Amino acid sequence: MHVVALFGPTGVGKTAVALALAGLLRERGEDPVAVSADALQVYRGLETLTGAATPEDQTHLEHRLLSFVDPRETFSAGQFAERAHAEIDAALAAGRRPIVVGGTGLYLQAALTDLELRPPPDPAVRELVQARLDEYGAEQLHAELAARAPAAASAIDPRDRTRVGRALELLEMGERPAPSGEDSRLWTAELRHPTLLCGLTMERTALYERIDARVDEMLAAGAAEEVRQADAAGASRTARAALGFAELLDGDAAAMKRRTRNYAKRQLSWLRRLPDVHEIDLTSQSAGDAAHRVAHILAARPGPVA
RNA sequence: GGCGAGGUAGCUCAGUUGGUAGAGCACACGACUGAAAAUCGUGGUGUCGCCGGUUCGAUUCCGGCCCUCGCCA
Repeated sequence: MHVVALFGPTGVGKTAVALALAGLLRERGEDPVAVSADALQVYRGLETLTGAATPEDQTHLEHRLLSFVDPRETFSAGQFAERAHAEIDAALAAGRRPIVVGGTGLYLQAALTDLELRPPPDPAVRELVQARLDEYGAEQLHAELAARAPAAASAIDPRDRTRVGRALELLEMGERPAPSGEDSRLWTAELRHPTLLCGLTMERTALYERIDARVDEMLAAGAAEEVRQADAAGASRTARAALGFAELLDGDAAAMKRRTRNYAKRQLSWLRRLPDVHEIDLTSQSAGDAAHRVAHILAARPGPVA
């Protein structure tokens, strides 16, 4: 049985398509289950801010990997990969159709492939490297990286704080930094299961309008209060990375909209590089139409039963 | 009506001792291996408000006009 993956930018209406698709699949006697591939919807208590499937949505389609992390905890792609693999494998083993729904490119990739990630960070080492980044800046540390691991350094921009820090952290842990440059063909690596990959898109102007409207809806639904509570409870660095977290603490909804639009654009970049993706444009097509389209493609290639 | 400040990129502004201009943001495109809603890269021709004068050359100096804001009438 194929895994179905629905990938698209925030605001395009992924959940609506997933729900409609689930209805169609049930008519064919299937038992679908959604597996979220989203880096922020994993947090409990930020459901409104992150636009997670609502309890009402979930009565129509079971969603896995939502709201299962305490917002005071940090979370990572590596942890996600394990959970996602377990969920997808369990669904297939039970004869259910997994619908991977997501917006986080790296998490989608982690869910569908074996990333062979480098070892997780040692908290003490990370703290040390972080302090040195603050003191000397990324470019200085990149120079050090270049001296110690030229190949890794050449694949990283000297101003890229996050990657310079991570590479140095791996060195300090006695590990080889990932030579990320030559591995960009990772998507050609085998998927863990036969997968129908659908990319949901929308004409840019329409998408941006939807995003602006959606942020207003989130505010009306209490997103600012959610953020205040998470802030007071001591949200982790990774939870605070949610779009709108800092902005809503500042009462700056316009900034949240702007950053969300920027993010949607990056997601579309990620979507375009996915191999063998079936693009479905939702600009002038309903979620129901799109779901029919997905179901149709799926029927054309039933694939081996898991 | 008088005085003052200002009119430069979609927005906020900088600048040009006269040689046709540049930042941030927006926007576009891209990268992405345990922080990824993160982090980062590349991309800037715009009647420099309008008309005229001086000049080899004016966005820059001079004059007039228009518009905006503030204060005073």
